[in-house]
Amino acid sequence: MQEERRLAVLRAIVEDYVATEEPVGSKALVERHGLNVSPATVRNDMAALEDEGYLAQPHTSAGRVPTDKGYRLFVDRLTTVKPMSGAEKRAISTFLDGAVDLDDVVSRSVRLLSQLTRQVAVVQYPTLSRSTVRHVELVALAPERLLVVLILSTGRVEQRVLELETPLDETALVDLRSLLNRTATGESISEAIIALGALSTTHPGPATAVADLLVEAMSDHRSHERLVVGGAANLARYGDSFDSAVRPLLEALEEHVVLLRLLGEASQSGMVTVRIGAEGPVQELSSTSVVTTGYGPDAHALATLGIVGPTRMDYPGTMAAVRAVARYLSRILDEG
Amino acid sequence: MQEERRLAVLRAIVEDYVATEEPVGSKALVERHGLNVSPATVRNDMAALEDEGYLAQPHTSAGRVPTDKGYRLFVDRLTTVKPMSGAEKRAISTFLDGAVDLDDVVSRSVRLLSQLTRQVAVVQYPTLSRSTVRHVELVALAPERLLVVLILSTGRVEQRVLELETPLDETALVDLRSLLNRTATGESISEAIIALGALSTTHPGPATAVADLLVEAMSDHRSHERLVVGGAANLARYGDSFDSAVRPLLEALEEHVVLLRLLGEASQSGMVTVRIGAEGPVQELSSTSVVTTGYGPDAHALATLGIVGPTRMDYPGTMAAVRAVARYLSRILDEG
DNA sequence: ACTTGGCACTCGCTTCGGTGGAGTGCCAGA
DNA sequence: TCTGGCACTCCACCGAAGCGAGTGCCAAGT
Repeated sequence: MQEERRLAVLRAIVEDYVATEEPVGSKALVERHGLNVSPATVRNDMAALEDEGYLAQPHTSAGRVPTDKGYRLFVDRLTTVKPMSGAEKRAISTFLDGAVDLDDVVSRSVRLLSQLTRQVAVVQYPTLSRSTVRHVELVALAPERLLVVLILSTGRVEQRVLELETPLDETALVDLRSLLNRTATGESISEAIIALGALSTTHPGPATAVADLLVEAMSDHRSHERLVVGGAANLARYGDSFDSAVRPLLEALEEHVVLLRLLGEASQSGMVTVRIGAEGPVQELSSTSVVTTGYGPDAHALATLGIVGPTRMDYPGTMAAVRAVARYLSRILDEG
Repeated sequence: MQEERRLAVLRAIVEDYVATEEPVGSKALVERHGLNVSPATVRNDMAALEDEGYLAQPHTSAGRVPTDKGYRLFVDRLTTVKPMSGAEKRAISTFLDGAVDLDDVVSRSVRLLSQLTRQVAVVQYPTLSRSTVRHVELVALAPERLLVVLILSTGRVEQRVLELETPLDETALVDLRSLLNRTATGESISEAIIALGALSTTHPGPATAVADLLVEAMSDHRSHERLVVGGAANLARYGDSFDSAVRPLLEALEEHVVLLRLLGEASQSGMVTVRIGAEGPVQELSSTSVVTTGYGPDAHALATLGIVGPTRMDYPGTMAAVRAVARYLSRILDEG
């Protein structure tokens, strides 16, 4: 069937272009890939693919280059997920198993991912919303200054300092601590927010102040989710198209709000999402693609992780790496 | 005196080169600056300065460019520290006064500094060594799992989880907490390390385990000092000399160990240190300069902050900005 | 002892025309 | 529907030429 061969041609063009970074012509194509047809035939197919918007010519009489639409078709229909090699798998697990705490796990993941893909990696800290409250601790820094420490099941610790209007003696502190823990410990974040909010009517005074602070800390940090970025040195490989591509990307990498929008909602754990060029939400980044996936201890995604790179990238390899890292990361969080 | 004019010529060349990024010639020099001499005179001076190693020619019959040695002389003898304008001062203080906690203060400082200098900014978290132990808190996560929280006077909180060999009941926990606080609270980090170490002989069992963990946390995090980097987007302005300059810099920015070496020891608070080109400890960064200063609540520097940029930079402006930010930051830490 | 104007010279940067070659589109034949 | 052939297009590369900014040096002036 011709349709089938056309797709093969598209796939070959994408692969060659990604490898060589140069527009690919009909002759080189039939040589490098085992297409059993003549260059002329390929030319016809290429013309057709161009009409349909999958390819583009930089100039008349130059080779063809995939368009965003072409890449899209490629990842949707032409990509066979290639599993990581045994050696790679082993490398991943030994690299990640050495981690000592949550921060370490995340920072190792970022480094690993950026090295595997040779791309800029982004890992979001596990979201709070799915986690539960493990403990609330109060420490009197001074008679009227209270340190409030919130410990969550993911191992995250949030801390705030509260200025009290009236001093709190030791027994009152013990009572308050116990009240708060009875109210919040073991509850999910959202339940805890509700339960703590209710305290303001039943227990006026300092309890309300502390509860409000805890609520604020929980809701605040749900949106202010933390990210870690790594592998920016890989941007140096862009070489050409510099001010147009790298600068906005570097800016986006520092604006965590933008990055969060870029990562998008965590897709289901296990599914890898690819957003190509202008499909993304950030205009300036129309020549970059984003490959993400959700990860987390259970089937529901806790957070997102992924990479950002040029639209011209090795999608199969990148997708495999992203998926593999997410998988190992999930497993480690599960054990921890 | 000719000597005096020569320095004026050097200063003029540095200023022009920084502004234009192009080798500067004799004619343009006398025009732009009010030197009351002829181009020929300037040429003689330039030749002399070149003999002494302060200037260099990219090619025969091109303008002159300052060498590292030239910049050094410029910074040491020709820079008049220009104070920030009133508007700038106000901008700095309003920007930093909005901070809510230590993390926020640091991240705002980084952003501010990178915007003021249009350079990559690096801010080190206040070092632990000068801080004292404010409180040690123990939380039983499970009968045999203990969360150890260490609260320091700077507001930093370190947390570790300890697996116990034998379960610890509630009263033992209370005793242990009180013992540890009697031992460590109020002491400086180094004193606390000694005092806690002594516990292992007087109080065997769980107390020793916890004390060891605390000691480890303290010494560990003294070297593993945290850094925040910002303004990497400014690297996009490098334009030329890309792979040679930006790539190693991006790499260094992710290797916090390298960055710490780059910042060097905190100089005395108030003194701005400038390291030009190859004077720095990192070979790959021989075409970048580092401008740093110490900051901290008292006269002794607590930590270092600064910027990294091309040797061709506006030293007076950069130094003024670094100093101003350090100063405001110190004041804020003092109040907090 | 410096400074200055003049002058010849150097050399990088730009422009321009020419050429080679990869690649295309199309057509006629299998 | 595929293939070989052919004319055409146009980018990338090359070398020559001209321009111009800048230099070094020298002889004269202050």
